[in-house]
Amino acid sequence: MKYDSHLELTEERLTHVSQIFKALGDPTRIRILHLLLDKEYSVNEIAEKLELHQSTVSHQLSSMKKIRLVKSRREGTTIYYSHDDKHVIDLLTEAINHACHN
Amino acid sequence: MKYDSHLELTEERLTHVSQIFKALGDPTRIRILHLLLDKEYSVNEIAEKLELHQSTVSHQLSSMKKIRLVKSRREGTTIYYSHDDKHVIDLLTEAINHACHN
DNA sequence: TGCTTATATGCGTATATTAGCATATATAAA
DNA sequence: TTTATATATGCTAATATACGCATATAAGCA
Repeated sequence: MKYDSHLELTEERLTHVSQIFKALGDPTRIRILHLLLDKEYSVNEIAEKLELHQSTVSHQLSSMKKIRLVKSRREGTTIYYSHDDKHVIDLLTEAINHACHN
Repeated sequence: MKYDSHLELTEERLTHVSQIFKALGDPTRIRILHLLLDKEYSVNEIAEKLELHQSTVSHQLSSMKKIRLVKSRREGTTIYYSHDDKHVIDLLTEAINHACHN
């Protein structure tokens, strides 16, 4: 895929792009998204796997859902989260990949 | 280029990746990096082009230099900055590109 | 040396962020 | 309806961040 090198950086695009990067700029959210690479997990599963408090996970999922980085699905009392923005996942995996080959 | 999908997210990598994204998660820094896509600029040139205070630009350049997103070159009293991490530039242009095709 | 220009930086302030506690809400089951 | 489980959320404290003012530093030149 080719990119236009110099697309205009409008106010709207700037806001959007910085919002995405800001969301990715936190270790807890990165760990959550990284876990969700494979498959969906419930809030409690995420909390257990990553050794985080339930409320912390819920807060972060909520903030990521607000900007559509993740989506949720209810099954009884359990809510399963999965990622919802393939492009953001690509940015994340590329960054991790790069960090791994340093 | 192919990516390993599930490289281990060590503490060190996590710190590094979140640091990069955090740096990209600010509109002012994005504008500066975006300006630097083309070519190097002095601190004052950046401040003028982006209508920012000199100290603001200097602070942000300093923070980005600390994590090697930009580098500087002195010419007399003038200091020219340019980007110093092609991969980060790629992440940024991809994100902007994506925002442009929304 | 003294003056000018360019950049860096210490400090204070306003604001944002993160996380955790306590509690609210929602669903299911008894 | 009561109870249990899963998740969400209001509030707060601790911390981090961004910015701008004032000033320091650095280089060049008269």
